[in-house]
Amino acid sequence: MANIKEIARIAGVSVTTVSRVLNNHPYVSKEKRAVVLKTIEQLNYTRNMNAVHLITGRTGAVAVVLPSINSFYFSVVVDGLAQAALTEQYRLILCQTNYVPEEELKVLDMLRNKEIDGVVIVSTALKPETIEQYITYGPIVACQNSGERQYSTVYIEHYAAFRHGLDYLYGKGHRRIGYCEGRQNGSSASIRQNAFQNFLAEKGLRFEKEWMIFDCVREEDGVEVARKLLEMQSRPEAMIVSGDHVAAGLIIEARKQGMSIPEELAVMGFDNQPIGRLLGITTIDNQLYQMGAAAFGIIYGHINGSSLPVTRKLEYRIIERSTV
Amino acid sequence: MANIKEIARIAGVSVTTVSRVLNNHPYVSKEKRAVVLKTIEQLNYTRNMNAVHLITGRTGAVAVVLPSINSFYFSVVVDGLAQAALTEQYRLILCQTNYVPEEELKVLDMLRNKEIDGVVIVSTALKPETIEQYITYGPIVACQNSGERQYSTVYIEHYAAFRHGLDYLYGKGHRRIGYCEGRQNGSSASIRQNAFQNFLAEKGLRFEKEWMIFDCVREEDGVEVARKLLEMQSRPEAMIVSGDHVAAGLIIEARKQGMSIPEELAVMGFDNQPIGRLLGITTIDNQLYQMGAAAFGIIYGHINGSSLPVTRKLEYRIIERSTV
DNA sequence: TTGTACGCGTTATCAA
DNA sequence: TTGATAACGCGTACAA
Repeated sequence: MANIKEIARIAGVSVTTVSRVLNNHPYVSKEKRAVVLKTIEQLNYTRNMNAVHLITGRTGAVAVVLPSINSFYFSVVVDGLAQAALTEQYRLILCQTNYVPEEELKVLDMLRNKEIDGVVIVSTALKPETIEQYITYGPIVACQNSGERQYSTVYIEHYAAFRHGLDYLYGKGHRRIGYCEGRQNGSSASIRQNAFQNFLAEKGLRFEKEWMIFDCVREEDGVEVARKLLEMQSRPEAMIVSGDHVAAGLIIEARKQGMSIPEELAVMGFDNQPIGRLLGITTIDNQLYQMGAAAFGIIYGHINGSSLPVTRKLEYRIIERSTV
Repeated sequence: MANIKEIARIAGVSVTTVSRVLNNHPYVSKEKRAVVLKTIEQLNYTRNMNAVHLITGRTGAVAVVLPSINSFYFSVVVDGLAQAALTEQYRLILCQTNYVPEEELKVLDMLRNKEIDGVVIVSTALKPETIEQYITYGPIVACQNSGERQYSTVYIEHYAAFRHGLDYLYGKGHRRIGYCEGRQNGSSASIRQNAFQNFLAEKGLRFEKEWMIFDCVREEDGVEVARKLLEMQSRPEAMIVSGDHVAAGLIIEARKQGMSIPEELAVMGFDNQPIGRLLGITTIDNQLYQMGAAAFGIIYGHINGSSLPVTRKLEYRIIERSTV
């Protein structure tokens, strides 16, 4: 493959001039620019970007850390990231880590290696302190609220959103309320548990351990929840379910078993998924696409000089449909 | 940041020795290796990978071209790609192009630029001839069957799979069969239309244009199909629907309108999606995860020397549930 | 087993 | 407006 030196030689100019043409610098005469462009065309030349990356210290790429792309939640966030990256001509390196800390650290090491200009952590098994150690190597944005940190965050207010849902159910007259959580050791799980218990305390409602169900990740887990509920001596009359897809499993199985929804059991989902639209599930929209887009915007800002950590809270809103 | 030269100086060895240690080459004495490693540790040194990429001519990255990650189909394929890439320590650059040809060409240009070692095209708006022009710059794998090409392909036999579904419905006694297609100008649309018409001809069935419905992409499009069917004078008794999520829309709306499934209308989906499991939709599993994994395997093979184009057909199978 | 010196392809610097 | 040359940081042929 031809290189810049050869172009310069054949065009009869210096490599500097060729470089200037390539980078649209001023101070190149029309004539020389034309000759250089013609030569580039003739030799079918393109830059070796690795050399550019080496000398400039930039790569035009950002890494995204997430456990698995194959879920509604993450694919929407990445969609937002990808669209924003596309408009800024940036590359997105997808790092599916399955929550393996070693793999996540490898991604952060890419920052040290200069392979990427920044890292967006959508979800992680790493502790904030660990992440914080890497900010000297480049910008990091996390999609989780982890208190006051040296790196930027863009996040959903899980506490407030969940509490909002609980209050909504309460406002509808429900007093026997339970909920389904995703991964029990997920970062937002304890926040929601907190919100739940504070809610019960404030309203003077009794805490039923049985009505708090963990590790509901897939549709089938929702089905399982429906069966559990049916077997309970004392049943909740309303459930908040993390993820409309899990809520869908719950609703479909509950109805199959003859339960009427929302009369016998009100169900409120999360995420505003297509399946929720289809089944008319009342849900809390938490702006996942915007989260991705915002995360990219912030990291892009950092790459281009703004150094102060940003903390961005996202809006949420209840979408009223027919399961509450 | 420290570089290899400084490590060499401080450790009292040559840069070659440091490089050998970094790359786990033999012919380094235990003592020197120890000193080098200690120095690396002390100075908190890591390689600048851009320099490595420049000198080796390799980047350890592969680009993935697809229109949008936010769909079941693509996120499963990418999941397969990502898992395979992870085990081989390869990076995946996600190029969401929205089917914009210019963006797709930019990705192929990354191959010329030496930014990546290969390209996996999951879905594209480009013509095979256009893609073929880029094979001189590096390995390309496409997830579409485009006849005899100079690049590798891994694909689902759309014709056979669709025909299999039609025959299955025929075997169940259905004679009035229609189908829903995704994007009408998608690459597989014409293949399926072909299969459909050949099927009708062979079985001596009449072709009803109304029973062939295009551009069914989202759940809501399935809902729309249900309404259309109900308004028809002459209605099909069985439908094959591209994508279980669209089938779900169709089924839910049809039942809402009082139609009984499968008695009045048999529905067969595609893709074996979670929503299909949930609703008990009979479907054709087309091994999307395996497609991604296989695509990575092939491109990885090409990167490591195997130059002959590979053509891999994927299996498919009907999963019998309760909507046929 | 070790080290010297060159090359990878580009941009930055500085002088003209 | 142009160009010579240094610099980016690393791997590796070749010599020792």
